[in-house]
Amino acid sequence: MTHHLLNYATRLREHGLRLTPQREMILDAICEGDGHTTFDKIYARLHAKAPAINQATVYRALKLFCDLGLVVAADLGDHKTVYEIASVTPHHHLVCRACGQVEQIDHAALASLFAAFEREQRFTPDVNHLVLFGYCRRCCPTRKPKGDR
Amino acid sequence: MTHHLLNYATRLREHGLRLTPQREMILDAICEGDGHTTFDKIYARLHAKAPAINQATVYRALKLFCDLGLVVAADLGDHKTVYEIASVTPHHHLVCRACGQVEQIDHAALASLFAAFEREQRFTPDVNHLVLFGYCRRCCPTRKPKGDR
DNA sequence: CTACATGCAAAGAGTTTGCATCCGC
DNA sequence: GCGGATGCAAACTCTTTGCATGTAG
Repeated sequence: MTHHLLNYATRLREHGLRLTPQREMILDAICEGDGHTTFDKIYARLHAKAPAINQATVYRALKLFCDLGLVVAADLGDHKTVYEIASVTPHHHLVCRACGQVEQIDHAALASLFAAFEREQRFTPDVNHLVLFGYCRRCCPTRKPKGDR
Repeated sequence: MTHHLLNYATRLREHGLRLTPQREMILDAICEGDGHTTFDKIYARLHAKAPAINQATVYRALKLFCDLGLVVAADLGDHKTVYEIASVTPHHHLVCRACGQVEQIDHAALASLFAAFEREQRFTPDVNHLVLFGYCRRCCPTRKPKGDR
C-alpha cells in the first residue's frame, strides 16, 4: 500500500499540475495505518508534522487525486468518506454498523454476483469500491451462530 | 407502499410517543412518488400543504421513525439519504453513478451471496437496505453490449 | 517568470439543539 | 394537566470558495 512519488509526480505533470511537499505528505498520510483513511485522520497526521497545513489544501488535494484516479474515495455512509491509494487489486469493504470496523474483501468474492447483475439486471456494479453494511462476527445481533439459516 | 396510520399510532404510543398531524403528513410524504424519498422532497411536499412546518420537525421525525424501525434510511452517497416506509418485502438499491437513477432489486437476488458471506466472512450484511453503486443499462460506460437498446 | 498551489478567512450547505410555546392523550 | 412535540433561531459540522501570497518547474 505504498505510493511511488516519482509516478505521482509524473502523473500530475501530465496534467500541468505539480507535486508539492503538501501533496506528498497527503499521499503519505493516506498510506499510513490500514490503508483506508478518513479526512480527519489524514488531517491530524499532517497537522502533527506540519502545523501550518490547511484543511482547504487537504480537501483540494483529495479531490484532485480522486479526479486523476490516483486515490479512491468510498462513502461509508453517515458522512464518513474513506480514501485510499488506488490499487491494482480491486477490493470492497464490509462495514459493521455496530462497531464501525471495516473489513476488506477481495473482488473475487463478488465477481459471480456482479456477473449475475449484468446478466439479469443489466446493471454494472462498481468494481472499484463497493461498500456493504452489516454486522461483523463479533457484533452480529439478531442471528445466533448456531444452526441458523 | 401505503402506511397504516392506526398501526403507527400504536407503535408510537407503545414508546410513550404521539402521532401528531405533522408526523402523519411526514409519513404521507415519504409514501408519495416511487417510495424512496429524499429529505428535500419530503420537506417540499409538506411545505406545500402546511407552510408552517419546520425542517427541524422533519429531521426529528425522520430520526425518530428510523430509530423505531418504522422508516428505513439508506445513504446513497454524496449526502443523499433516501427514506422509505419499512416494508415487509426487503429489497435493495442499485444507484447509477452517471445518471443518478435508482433501481430496486428484490432481496432474493442477493440471498445466496449473503449466505456465502455469512459462511465465509462471518459477516452478516444488512438485509434491509443495501446500496450498490455502478452504472445502469443506459449509462454503462466501459462495456458495449452491442445489441443494447 | 508564470501559472499553479497554499493559507487564511469567510461563506455555504446540511443538520442539530436550546428554549418557549403548544397540544395529544 | 402533564410530558412530549413544534417552531424558531442560533449553533454546529463539514466542505467549498475568493483572494493575496508563495513556490514548483
